[in-house]
Parts: sequence; C-alpha cells; structure tokens
Amino acid sequence: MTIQQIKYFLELAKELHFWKTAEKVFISQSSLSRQIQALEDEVGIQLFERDKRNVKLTDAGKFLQEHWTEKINEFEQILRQAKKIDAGNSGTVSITYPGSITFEFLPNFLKILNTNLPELKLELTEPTDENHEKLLLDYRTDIAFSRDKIENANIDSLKLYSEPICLVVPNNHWIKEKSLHSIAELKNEKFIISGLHQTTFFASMLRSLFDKYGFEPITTVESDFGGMILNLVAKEIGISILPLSFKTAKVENLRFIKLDEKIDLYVNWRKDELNKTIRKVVEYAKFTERK
Amino acid sequence: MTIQQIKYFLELAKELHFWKTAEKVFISQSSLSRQIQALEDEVGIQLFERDKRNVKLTDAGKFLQEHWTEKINEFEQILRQAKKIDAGNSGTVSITYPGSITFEFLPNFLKILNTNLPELKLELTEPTDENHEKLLLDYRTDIAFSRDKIENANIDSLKLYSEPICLVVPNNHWIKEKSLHSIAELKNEKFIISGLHQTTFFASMLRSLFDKYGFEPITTVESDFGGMILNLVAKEIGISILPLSFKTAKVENLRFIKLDEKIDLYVNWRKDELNKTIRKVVEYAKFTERK
DNA sequence: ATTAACTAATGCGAAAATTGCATTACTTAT
DNA sequence: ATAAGTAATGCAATTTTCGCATTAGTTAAT
Repeated sequence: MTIQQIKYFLELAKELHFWKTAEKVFISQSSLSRQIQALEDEVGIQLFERDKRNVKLTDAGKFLQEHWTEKINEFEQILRQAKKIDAGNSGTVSITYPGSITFEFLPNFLKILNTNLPELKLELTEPTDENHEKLLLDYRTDIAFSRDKIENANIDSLKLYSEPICLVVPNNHWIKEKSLHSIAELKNEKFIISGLHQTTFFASMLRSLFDKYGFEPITTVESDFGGMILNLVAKEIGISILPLSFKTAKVENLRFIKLDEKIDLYVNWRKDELNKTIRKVVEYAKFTERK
Repeated sequence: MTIQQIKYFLELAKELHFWKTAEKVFISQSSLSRQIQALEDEVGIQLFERDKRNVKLTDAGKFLQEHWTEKINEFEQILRQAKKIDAGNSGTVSITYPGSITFEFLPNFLKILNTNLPELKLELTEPTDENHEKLLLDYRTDIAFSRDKIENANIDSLKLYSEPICLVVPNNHWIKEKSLHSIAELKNEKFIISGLHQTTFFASMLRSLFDKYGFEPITTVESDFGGMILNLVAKEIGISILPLSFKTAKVENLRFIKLDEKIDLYVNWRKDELNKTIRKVVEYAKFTERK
C-alpha cells in the first residue's frame, strides 16, 4: 500500500471518473484503474461500485475518504516538521499571533530575530480560528502568541507582559481622561469593535466587560484588522476599545484612555520540542523589550 | 513511499540493527538497507546516522518514529473499521463495558443480540483505562457502556437506566436493613473496594461518598473484578459497596442493603456512524430489559 | 601488529511490478 | 441502428525490487 495509491484513491473519490482523475494525477487511465484495483485487493475492501458507465463510492469508501484525507494531511504536516528538524538552524519557524501585537511587540521581536539569526526563515500567520492549542499540537505552527494562557500538559506557556486596555476616541471627543468613571456612561456611543461574535479571547473579554456594565454596545462597523479600526475612529465614525500597544501605530487625531482592565501576552510552544532553532526563537521572545 | 517502508523504518528505529531487523520483517539485509535508503531519498530527510558499525536515529528520525508510530496505528484502526463497514451485517462489533454490568444487563443484552443477529460477531472488552470518548473516536470500540454521560459533539450518549448502589455484607453481619442511618457508622469496618485509586467513574463516586461522611475506609483488599469481591464478602473478609445488579450473581451468604445514592448506565456511540450493524446493535441496547 | 568477527553498503542478474498503448466490452444517448 | 462514452484488460517494454555474494570499514581479541 502506497501513500501515492491513497492519494489516487482520494482524487478519484472526488472526481468519480477514471479518465479525468488519471489526467489530474498524471498517469494513464489503465494505470489508475489497476492502482485502484491493487489498493482494493490489498486492503480487501471494495472502495467503488462501478458498472461500465458510472463510478460511485461504497459506504466503506466514503468512510475511508473522510478518514484518509485527514490522516494524509497529518502525515504531510509531520513530514514538513521533520524536514525543519533535519534542516537545523537554517530552517523555517512558523509563528501565529494576535493582530494586536502587530504594531509594537512583533516588530521588536522580528528585529531581534533578524539580528541574531539572520539565516532564519519565518512564516507569520494571524489565525482567524484562534485554537492555538490545536495549531501547535498538529504542527501547523511552532510558536503561538496568545492573549490567554494555554493549559495543556504538552504545551509550555509563559506570560511575557500585561498591558492595559484602552478606550480609543478621536481627539475632539467629549470624554476627557479624568471624566470617565464607568464605561456604562458610554452606552449611547457608537462602537467599532473587532469581531465581537468571534471566539477569540479578546472578543470574549470585551463581551464580559460590556456584560458587567449591563449594556450591549451599539456597533456600526466590525473589523478584524486593528489598523482599520484606528483609522475609522480617527475619522470619527465611532469609538473603540483596544490594547494600549495600538498607540504605537501613531495614527493622528486619536486619544487613548486607559481602563482598569488588563490583558496579557503569552508565548506558547510544544514542551517536547526537538527543533533547537524553535527553542532559540522562544528564548529571544522572552527577552524582547516590552511595555 | 510505502506503508511497508514506514513499518520497516519503525522496526529498524527500535532495533537499530539492520540484520536483526531484516530477519524480523522477513526480508534480506540488503533489501532492507535499500528500502531505508529509498525512504530517506524520497522524503529528503536523513533518518539514521550510520557508520560501518553503528546505527542511530537522527533528531528528525526520532521525531518521525514517535509520530509515524502513532499515525500508522491510527491508519490500521481506520482500516479495521472500514472492513467492518464493508462486511456489512455479518461483521464484528466492538463493545466496551464496566465490570458492574457483567451479571445482569450484559447477559440480557447479549441474549437479545444473539437471537436477532445470530451472524454477528462481538468483541467484548472491559477496559482498564476508561476513556470511552477516545476509545470511540479512535475506532478502538464501537459501542461503549459507561457509568457517566459523555459530553462530546461527535458522540451520542443515552441513559439506559439508574440503579441504587448497595452495601454488600455477609448474612450474619450486625448491620440490619433498617438500622443503617449513615454510612459514617461503618468507619470501623473493613472494606473490599474495587480500585479506589483508579480513575473510573464508580471509583470517583465512592471516593466522594466517603469524603462526604468524612472518613477514609479501611481497605484490606482491592480487586477490580466484582465477582471476586462478592466471594470475599461472602467469606466474611470484609464488606463492600457495589451497584445493585451484582445481586443477580446469586452468591450465597450475602445481603444487599440499598443506599440513597444511585448510579446510571449510559450507552455511547459515534454520532456519524455509517455502519448499519452498529446502529442496529445500539437499538437493541435501548430495548434490553432493565431494572 | 595481526587476525577474527561484525556490520552496512553495493554490484549484479533474476524475478516481479508497473506503465502506457491499443483494444475490448459494455452502457447510454441520439 | 449507430455513435459516443467509459472502465477493464492483453501485451510488450520499462522500471523496480529482491536476494546472493562480495566489499569495505570498524572493533575486539590474541
């Protein structure tokens, strides 16, 4: 049984047509036909029902399509990771991060990496599905920055720093630094909020903040990209709540008013990491200058 | 890349000796040597460091040993499951269950299955590691009976019945049915308990029961096999606490005194189960006569 | 220092598997 | 009745794999 055969099977299971599939996988129709037969013989399971005209999956075939697709992906992910380990110091390190560190922490961190490990290649992703735990354990990322601590026996998680979250308003806004006693006073303001319906830690923190003061914010615009939000606030479309580090973006016509709540930044990596480069990069994260 | 090659790799990674490995996997040393080379070439990763005398795994090799072992096992499990689906009604269904249903529910259930699906083969296991959830999702079992409800989006869980748990004492024991007001009165009794240190649901229930009455039971014997416990109690070695259904074991010289606590029995199966036989078996479980 | 024992790699010819072409066998649409 | 479509198969050429025998290097013993 060959990995290649399984891939042929998966393609055919999608196409359900020998000629088209054969073309897609760059072999002849006869060869494909025989590869599939060989696979069926070897596993002892009929995968397709075919008459001279039609091809369709059997129940067992459907089952295998679903599960083999998953396993093949995992296989390839594992192989990629092994290649990184094999390549040693000159390899690639994958990093995922929350958008809110784009303006301050991340540039500092990348500068340090670039100075100390100039050979290093980086793969930066801002994941929409913020399941850091799974991303790490599936080897889809090597280092995950997150706003919440990950509690998992196979993951090391270290708090790097805390920063206040701030009300972000245009310069001429009626609220003054000292005049704000409770954010309940803001119940008539229009808010521009980053994905309040999403499952990110920051979003759930915001939800509980508004809950605490017993009101649902009026949101006119939602955007996941922090830089966009800053510009919208500067243009007086509404006000927002963001971590303090957005201040470094230096957008004009903005004031940041610190709230009592704080938000943390954690760095997370696999506890049993063999790749020495990744371990080094984690060390540099720990020593990156922070607020 | 062949599944077979990966298996050769895994064996060699354990043995670290070409000749011995070759013998174990029934090919010649030269063939093994070339298969490993072919694998290394194809994935583009050096798996072993070898001089003329020694073989050892590289870091990448160690990594792949660990993860490939896992994936190969998953692959085989998936294949077994696909075979069951392919085999249809005459297939095999794997069932795991807690020992406490050995005497009443399980025999009734098996009787019904045998009457209605005489072709069916069953694989019964009483798992020591009671992680029903993982057993189901990894296809290591098809139907799991459990004492606690499984909360998982991919698993259907249905309560079949509740039964009281009972104090089990020898006939001549001083406690009478009516005279027991609190089990705290039993703090000087010797208990024979099924794996109190284990992680099963029943064990944790017992622990919290004793906690509630503020004493640690004196346990002289621990045994996981309920039948054994019954016999020990009958021989007046000590007393025990077990679900009522053990009464059907009809061991002589025993009295069962009902306590207030109840324990449930659930049947659990994969929500998306394609195998029609498994679905049928679940139906029969639902209609098995119960206390 | 010399020899013996080990062990992984490799040259080589035989055997087996795979490939694509051309063809067959059957179905469906016109 | 005919044409178009599609999966399987016979066949010869090519490629891969296999095990034997041998090589080349290492370690241990004398």
